Amino acid sequence: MLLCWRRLPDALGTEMIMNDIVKPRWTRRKNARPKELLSAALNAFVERGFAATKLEDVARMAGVSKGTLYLYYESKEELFMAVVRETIVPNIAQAEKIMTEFKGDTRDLFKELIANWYRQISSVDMAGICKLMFAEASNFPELAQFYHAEVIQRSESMMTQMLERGMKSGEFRELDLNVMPKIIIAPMVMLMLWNKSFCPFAQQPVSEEDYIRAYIENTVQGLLKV
Amino acid sequence: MLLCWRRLPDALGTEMIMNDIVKPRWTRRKNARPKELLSAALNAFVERGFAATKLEDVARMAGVSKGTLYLYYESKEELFMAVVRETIVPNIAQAEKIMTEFKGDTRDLFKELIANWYRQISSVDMAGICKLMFAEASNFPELAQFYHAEVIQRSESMMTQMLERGMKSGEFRELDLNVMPKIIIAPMVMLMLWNKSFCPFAQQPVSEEDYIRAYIENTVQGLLKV
Amino acid sequence: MLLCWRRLPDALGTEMIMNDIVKPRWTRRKNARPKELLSAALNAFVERGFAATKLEDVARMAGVSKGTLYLYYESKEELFMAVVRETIVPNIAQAEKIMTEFKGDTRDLFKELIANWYRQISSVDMAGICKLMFAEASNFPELAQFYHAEVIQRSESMMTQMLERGMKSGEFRELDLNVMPKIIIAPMVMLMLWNKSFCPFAQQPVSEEDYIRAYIENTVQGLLKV
Amino acid sequence: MLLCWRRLPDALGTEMIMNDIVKPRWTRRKNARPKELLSAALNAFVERGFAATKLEDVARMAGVSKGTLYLYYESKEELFMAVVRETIVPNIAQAEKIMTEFKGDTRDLFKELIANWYRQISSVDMAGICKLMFAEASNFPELAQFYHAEVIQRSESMMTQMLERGMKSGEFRELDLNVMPKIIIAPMVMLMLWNKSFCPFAQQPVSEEDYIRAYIENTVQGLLKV
DNA sequence: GATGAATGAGTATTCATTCAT
DNA sequence: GATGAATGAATACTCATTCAT
Repeated sequence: MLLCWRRLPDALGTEMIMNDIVKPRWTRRKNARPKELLSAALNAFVERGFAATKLEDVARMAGVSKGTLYLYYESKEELFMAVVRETIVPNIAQAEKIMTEFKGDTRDLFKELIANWYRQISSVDMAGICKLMFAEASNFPELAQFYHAEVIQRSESMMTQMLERGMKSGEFRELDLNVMPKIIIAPMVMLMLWNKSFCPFAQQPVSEEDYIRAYIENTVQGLLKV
Repeated sequence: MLLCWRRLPDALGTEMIMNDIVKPRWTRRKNARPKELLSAALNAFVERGFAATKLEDVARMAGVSKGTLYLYYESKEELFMAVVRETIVPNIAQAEKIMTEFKGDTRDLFKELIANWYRQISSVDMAGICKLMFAEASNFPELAQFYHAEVIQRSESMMTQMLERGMKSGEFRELDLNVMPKIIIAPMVMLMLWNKSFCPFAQQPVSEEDYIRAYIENTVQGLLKV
Repeated sequence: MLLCWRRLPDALGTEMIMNDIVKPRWTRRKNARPKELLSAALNAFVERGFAATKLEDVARMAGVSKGTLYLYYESKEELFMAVVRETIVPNIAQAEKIMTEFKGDTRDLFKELIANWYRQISSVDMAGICKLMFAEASNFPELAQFYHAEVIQRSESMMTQMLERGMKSGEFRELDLNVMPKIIIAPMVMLMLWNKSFCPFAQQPVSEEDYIRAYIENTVQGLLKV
Repeated sequence: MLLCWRRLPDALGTEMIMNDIVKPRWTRRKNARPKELLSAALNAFVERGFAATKLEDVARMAGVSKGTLYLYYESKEELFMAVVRETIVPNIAQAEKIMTEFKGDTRDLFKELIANWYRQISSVDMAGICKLMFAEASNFPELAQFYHAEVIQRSESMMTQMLERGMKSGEFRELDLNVMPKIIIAPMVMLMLWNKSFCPFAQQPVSEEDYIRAYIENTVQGLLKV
């Protein structure tokens, strides 16, 4: 004896019966969920900052309910940390590989590194994470430590290697390796921050391509032995 | 028999009597207090961000009670805006003066501008404001607009003038003036942000003097006509 | 093509078709399961109280999933009520039988009743139920009513009969039958509560046997005609 | 220049102008508050148990807002602990004094102790605390420890002394001092619990006076040397 | 003016309950 | 039948803001 209260999707292609009541209120997505949540959370955190972000909004953006967030992350802090940790780590490694394997002029290596970085930035939202970490470093010391070690330091040491290579080969002049990596990366970091902060308030948009081209040109000339 | 709700400032003798919608957007009472309040607030906001800052802490840091803050600023937002507006505005003008009055090589003008800027940064906490604005731009669009117009744009246009001067005089090579000002300033902005964010997490501190020296050297070489 | 919402048990062959308000108040499916569920629930409720008990924990303790609980009980309240109702009811009847059938001195009847009770307490967790009901009486008035009628009142009336028997036979002195049953049972109830509450916090454990022996001795002497 | 928005109470006796708007929305009661809050909380906790009590209800019962509770107690747990700790401690000491200073028959001492206890119970809500602790002991082990040491143990050791006194003087028979104190107190504890639990569900109310009289009579006869 | 006790709207978090699998 | 992912109402707690003192 059966009591029918809703139509089941059947084996036939006639599944579209009742266009709006058919789709279930939710579906099970145990594997896909974390990625969706992290993505929504990243956007929210980047847009508003940690404290100003409401988990309810994150949930809505991810298309789930508040409670679902807590099935995957124990707290707002956990979620935030996951956002930072999961988004960035893999991306540095690839650049390091280029660094060690590159053959040719160092100035070309530099161009390659920047080009690669730019590609990476665009694929995942490293710019967002970057802005976030600058803003929240003092509120999440542990995370700042992690980010500093895993991203900043590794990026800088890559730049250091690149500069050393150029000095050794005689392409580059004598450089202060304590500060030059930071100085050289700065315009790229600023580009990321800019896009996440003041970009909407500028009258005329900045062409990223022009920016990077000019940046490379100027930096390279600055580094070369005269 | 009467409870005074708020006394309007009537510096002009023209008392503005408005029976119910009295709230003037910007009211301040005294002169000594606000400076302490703004200073405490700036520190707190820079350290934690807008949303994570508790007014109680600001009050304690300023050595007053919570209620007192409200005698001077109508809300947390007002306070935040006051912090930003009052701290920075005066400082750009001076640099603009140097720009227009300088005689000599443009490369020396550049050095002078940076040196002057560095002095300014140190005197008031421009670095703090800067970090704050990058973090909160999207939460305070109005303020971001203001900051963009009053600080970023003026700084950049100064740089633009400087670069134009150098190009005109034949010192500098052909430069893309849409992007070069941003690129050139970037390392200085990063220095400010760095000091307010990751500085505590770096093993070895960066010497600001070395940083600036190397920055100027590299940038100038990058700009010069070869 | 049809989704079955709930199959009604039709042990009688008479399928009760009710189109929308199908929910029968008390539904249970199987026989083995509920005992494990009730046992787990009892332990959890006794340990933590009703409100502080999480159904997830009950489920885990019973070795089933959260959802399974709902196949057997409609709600946490239902489960709680089932725990109370199913655990105790059978146990009083037996004592009543002893009461009516006993031959010999009333003091010996008393000893027998207590001994029997003690055995019963130990076999099922009557002590737990007892603690639970004292704690939750005001949150579950209906259940408290039930417990009062089915357990307390029946226990007391048994004691009343016992005392009357003793008075009638001349063994016991004149006793106030409104209060003496409560007074006499009190130490046994306290023993149960003690074991479920403060027992773990006592330095030296109390010997139940000594306790009961002394209790019987003292009570009997208190009751006897001098 | 003044902007009036509400009438101030003036120095005259004409304060009753505007019967309902005049009274302030709240008044400052820094010293009285804790007592009011504890009292409201005690009632709520006793009525419903810890977990089922909503702080909002406690606040309403105390005539304050939710937030006010947190000005005085850091959390629900803190509040609960304060309720237990502050209500009971003082009351045992007085009984101990009676114990040591009493002259006369031990049976009279016993009556005096019980009478005194009964008075104490009634003045503060020791019965409520007692019920609460039996229910929540396992959820608040620390507090249970405290209660056990400060109330239960002290009460029992008082009874032990009393019994020893009676045995030494030859009034009482040989008694097992490990268990008799618990047994003797049981009916009084049960009386407290009863009043807080099943009392409302009994058809005929129990006269506390009759209960205590019968209890004393029966207990004394049970203790005496025959 | 100043104070800080009191407020209550706003949020993070929990958990009984539902329902897709 | 079972499962446990998903839900969302319910609640502890916070903190900007008000206002009696």
